[in-house]
Amino acid sequence: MSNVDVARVLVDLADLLEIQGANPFRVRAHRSGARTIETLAEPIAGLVEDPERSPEELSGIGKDLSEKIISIVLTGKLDQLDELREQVPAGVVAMLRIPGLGPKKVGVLFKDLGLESLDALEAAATEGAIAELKGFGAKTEQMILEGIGLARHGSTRTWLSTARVAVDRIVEDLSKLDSVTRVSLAGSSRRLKETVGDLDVLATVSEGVSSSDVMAALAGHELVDEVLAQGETKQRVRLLEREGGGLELDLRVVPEASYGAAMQYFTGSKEHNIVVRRRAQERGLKVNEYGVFSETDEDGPAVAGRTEEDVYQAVGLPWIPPELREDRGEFEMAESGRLPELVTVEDIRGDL
DNA sequence: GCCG
DNA sequence: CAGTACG
DNA sequence: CGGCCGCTACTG
Repeated sequence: MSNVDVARVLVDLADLLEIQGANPFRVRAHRSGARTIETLAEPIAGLVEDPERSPEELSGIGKDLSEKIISIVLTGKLDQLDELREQVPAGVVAMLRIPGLGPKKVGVLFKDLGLESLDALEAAATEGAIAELKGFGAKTEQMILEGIGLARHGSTRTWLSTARVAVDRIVEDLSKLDSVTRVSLAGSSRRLKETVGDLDVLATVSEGVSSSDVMAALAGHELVDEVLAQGETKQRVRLLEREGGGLELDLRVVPEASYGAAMQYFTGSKEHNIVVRRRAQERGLKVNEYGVFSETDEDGPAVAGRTEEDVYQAVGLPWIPPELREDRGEFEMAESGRLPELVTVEDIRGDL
């Protein structure tokens, strides 16, 4: 059992617990434990077999998860997972991959309508049976029909090189608008992950300028297929099929003064952001995508947020390069002033 | 679920 | 408002 | 025991 295998069991368990309506924090604890195992620098099996040690020494893994991990390593399985699998069919778990369907709704579809597969779900949606459920409507039903292909397809990540072709054009075109002051790439594409799940673009407008111009421009962009959601500050669109297979793009529009905070937030990763926000709490501060605020004077002016350096400084850190923002040790490195110097394009002298 |  | 989504 | 990221944003 490799670390990845053990992590996989915990993730599967988390999915099933979630559909069953378990405490969200309990679900998160399993996911977090899985992540810890997956990113561990040594084989978890060694830790289990060494009588002097135990998975419990890992932060975020307590007595319960430790016992589960030991069982997985020693027997290759987990009884609790097998039991849950009998109660919740695989098809129901697959429904979670449909955008817009979360554990609560999937639970209702399974328990109230008895749907156990994507095929059954599609049939029910086609007949209009979904729209009659409470909490569901015609729009949800439509969403399901459109997303069911994605769920059947499985993973939908796109190579960064493919995604960049489309997003670079969009960034460039939006930059030309008079109403925006800057347009930047954020999210996993800014962190230079090899593949991206979607694209994130941040635009800033001058104080008091409406976001509607930028959003209208994106909606009408030649690479955009349809607008999936749109509000005052956020818009989600689907790109045309040929540009990386129906990639989705999130546009976020914030005032200029929030640029740094918004970039920090929108660049992620999620795990990294949670640590940043927790550090803020420890210092009597609150961080959100609009700035860093004093906890005691929430309505007061932001203490930081114009630049990313601002934000990191407010939580006692130097600026951390996007490529490292994964909560995989960068905080310890930053804290001790030992952030590595990253390789840049200029370092490359040739190509074999 | 884990942590303080 | 609850659910879902975003990093 | 209580708290666990966000004065998140958008939809129905």
